[in-house]
Amino acid sequence: METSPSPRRRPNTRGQGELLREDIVSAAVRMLDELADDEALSLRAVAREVSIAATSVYLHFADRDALVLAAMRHCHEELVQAGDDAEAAHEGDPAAQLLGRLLAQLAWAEAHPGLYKVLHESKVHRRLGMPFKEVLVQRTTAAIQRCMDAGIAPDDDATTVAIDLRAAVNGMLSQRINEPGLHWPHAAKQVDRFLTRLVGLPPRP
Amino acid sequence: METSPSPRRRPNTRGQGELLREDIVSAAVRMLDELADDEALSLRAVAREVSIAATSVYLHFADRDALVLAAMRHCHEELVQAGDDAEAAHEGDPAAQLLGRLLAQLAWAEAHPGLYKVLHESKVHRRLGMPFKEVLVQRTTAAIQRCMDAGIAPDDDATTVAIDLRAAVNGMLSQRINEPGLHWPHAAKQVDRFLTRLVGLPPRP
DNA sequence: TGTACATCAGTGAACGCGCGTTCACTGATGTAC
DNA sequence: TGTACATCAGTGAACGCGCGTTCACTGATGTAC
Repeated sequence: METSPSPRRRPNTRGQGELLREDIVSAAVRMLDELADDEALSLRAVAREVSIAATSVYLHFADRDALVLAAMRHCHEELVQAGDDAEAAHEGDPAAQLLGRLLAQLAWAEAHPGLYKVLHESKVHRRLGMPFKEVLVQRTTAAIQRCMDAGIAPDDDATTVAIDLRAAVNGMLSQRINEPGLHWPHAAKQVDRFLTRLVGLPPRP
Repeated sequence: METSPSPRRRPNTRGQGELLREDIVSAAVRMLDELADDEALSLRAVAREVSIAATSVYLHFADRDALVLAAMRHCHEELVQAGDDAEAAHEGDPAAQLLGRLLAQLAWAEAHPGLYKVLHESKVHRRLGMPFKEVLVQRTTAAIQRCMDAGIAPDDDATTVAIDLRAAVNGMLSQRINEPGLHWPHAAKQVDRFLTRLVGLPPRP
């Protein structure tokens, strides 16, 4: 860590106080990605990163937990958006949409392994709850349901299939992130196997 | 936390110094299960739990990391043993052995969710490495290979199938542990689906 | 147009805490002569 | 049998650190009259 002299950021002009909030959240997000652990994020370190007094964080967040939650909400929105964009690119092809959604999430997770860990493996769930994450589950279930409705996947309980698929995909990401030293099979192919075997999509060429 | 007056344990008799080591490890294991996070385990808290001076931990461990590793090694051995015992109970039936091994690990994880997290999701891997964990992977792969050799599962690359299966099972455990609030499908049935769909075992009645 | 006042966007010092680790030590038990 | 000494199993005080949070404050900018 550099022990920079911290050149003190100058106050925002009147009415622009909310800009600091965004800077704090994005610093927190950046640091959480490096730390890969919500409990390791210190409010004082975030303040240092933004070059403000530690107390200034309290202008926008009630406490450390509120800051962590704001950061997680931000990440979740990014992750949902990435999936939605991928789906939009394959309008009318439910199988490609489901695959696209998964690959988008996979790419996001590989780009932000630390954030993925905090989002899925941290104790934020138990301490604070993250009900907004529900959306991600719903989107995946809906994508699977569309495959079934289109007759591309065998009819089944989409919710259960979604849970199984998410378990497998989360598990594969978790392993890659937590034990980066080992060598893992090609990610896209592994996702293909899961789609074929767990959802019942036809094998891709 | 109780702020007990800590009645100070009296020294072991001569030659029995190693007994303290075991007490320290088992206290660490207990606390790690509750904390579900290796970084949250403090050497001083462990000492308090065992009713010794903090400095006495250094009689047996070079530093905090060495203690954490010893605790993890202990857990891993328990987990392997649970799997081996389950297999031994189904000699001659490779499918039952594989299923038994998975269910044993599942039971262990549900009994010790915090330890499971530290073992699979903590940064101990990256900070210290846990090469001994290799054994667990090998055992699962071997169990799958036996199913293929016996013609119960379609011939395939056992290593890849093992990785997929482990991803799915780890993922399902991870979800249950990290988001205990949600309701998950029946665990044994979910394992059955994974065995049928990912390994290719015949569906069980 | 001038001025008192309110508001906004922050700051700085201080609090009490628990942490890992180092250091020199203590007191009981065994052992050599 | 007595005694000096070595060893074992631990202890207690102290170090410097970073943490979350509270408190009273400051200085610039706008606004009412």
